[in-house]
Amino acid sequence: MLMQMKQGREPHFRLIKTDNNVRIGELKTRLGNISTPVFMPVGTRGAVKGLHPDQVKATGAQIILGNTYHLHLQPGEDNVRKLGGLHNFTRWDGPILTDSGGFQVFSLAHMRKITEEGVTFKDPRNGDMISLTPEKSMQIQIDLGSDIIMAFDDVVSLDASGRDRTLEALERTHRWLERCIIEFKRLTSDMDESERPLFFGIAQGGLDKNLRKKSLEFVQSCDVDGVAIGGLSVGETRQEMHEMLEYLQPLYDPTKAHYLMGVGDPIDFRFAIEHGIDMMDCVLATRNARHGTAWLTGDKKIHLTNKKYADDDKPIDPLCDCATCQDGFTRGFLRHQFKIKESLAGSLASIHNIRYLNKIAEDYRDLSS
RNA sequence: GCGGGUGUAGCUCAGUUGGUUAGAGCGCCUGGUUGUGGUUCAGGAGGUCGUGGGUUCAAUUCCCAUCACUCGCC
Repeated sequence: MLMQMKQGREPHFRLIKTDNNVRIGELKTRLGNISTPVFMPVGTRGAVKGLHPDQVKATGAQIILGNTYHLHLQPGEDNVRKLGGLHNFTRWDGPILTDSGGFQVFSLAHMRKITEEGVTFKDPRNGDMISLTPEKSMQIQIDLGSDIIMAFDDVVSLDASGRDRTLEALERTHRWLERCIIEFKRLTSDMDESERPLFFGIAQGGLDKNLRKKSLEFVQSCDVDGVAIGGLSVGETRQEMHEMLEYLQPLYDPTKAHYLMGVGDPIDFRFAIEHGIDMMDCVLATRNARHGTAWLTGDKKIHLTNKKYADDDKPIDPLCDCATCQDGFTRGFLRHQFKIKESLAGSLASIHNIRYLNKIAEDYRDLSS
């Protein structure tokens, strides 16, 4: 036991079965076990937009995301902690994974400056200079009460403008990972193994296969509970992303959870699961839903705002078992609510889209029985 | 009854000192969105410039009449 503690953590991921390259497993967190493959709805500011936690749970969701960047800026981790931590604050009693803020600094913050120490950027609300470092990100996520803490990484755009910074960002991400681990261990040193949150490292490398391999191997050699693939779905083509997932599939450490960050179009979701990915999150389900786009059996999509649905008395998807479809809300009603900008429309469509992805994940998990 | 004002896209209005395919916002139609800048982004359709005359090479613009709406006064 002592030896094991010295060498590294107890494995928190249990692989139950493999079917071709689909992995059916279980991730053990301090708030219960998560069956994988799993889709994780995004609740950036502490709530899946427009939904009561009971509604999120009813879609089959086992875990949701929160965000270090957003919650740090508003209302601040001290405020959250005073109100009992993220779970008590948000009334979501299942596991919560927090993103580290690395991606948000990359995608949202203007006027950012990246140095070896960390990142400084302006608070978009009031122009205050904010700084985020690997250590600071760990502290915030611990203060929030996250159950799965993500490493603070340096993300690079994969459109034409950003590809020449890939190597620099990768090496910095690795150095930051080591700092994250030291700080994470310091902050959790007094916690019992069953009480401590999990920690995931993030592999980068852009579209360079050698760098990707190197990064994955480095992250997997570190003391992490799971390995995440970052830096995809950030401007590259679908084919480029799929090629990379194909390439990475045999390289993962099978004893750890594999998390593909930010991917969740149904087609990509299936592709990733069939290439060894266990966990995914994506804003598409809820963002599309709020804008009136819903997924249908067969991975098709419909725009509920289209005129042709005005007198359509069918549910979004007649084959769907989500609460929205089962409770008889028609396309015609949803179109009307979208047209008058009633937020109920986005909520009902979000329930449907989240359920759509959860159902896909469930179908893969059923391969185990 | 007298006097003033306004009639331009479905709506609210710009504009043209007379000159190619008359604009905006909203609405409407269609599409985008992949570790969420919640009211988003992009594209598109849509107008006999109230109606009828006149002047002019040319009128949505100037003139006359007329209709509608509106304000004020007897």
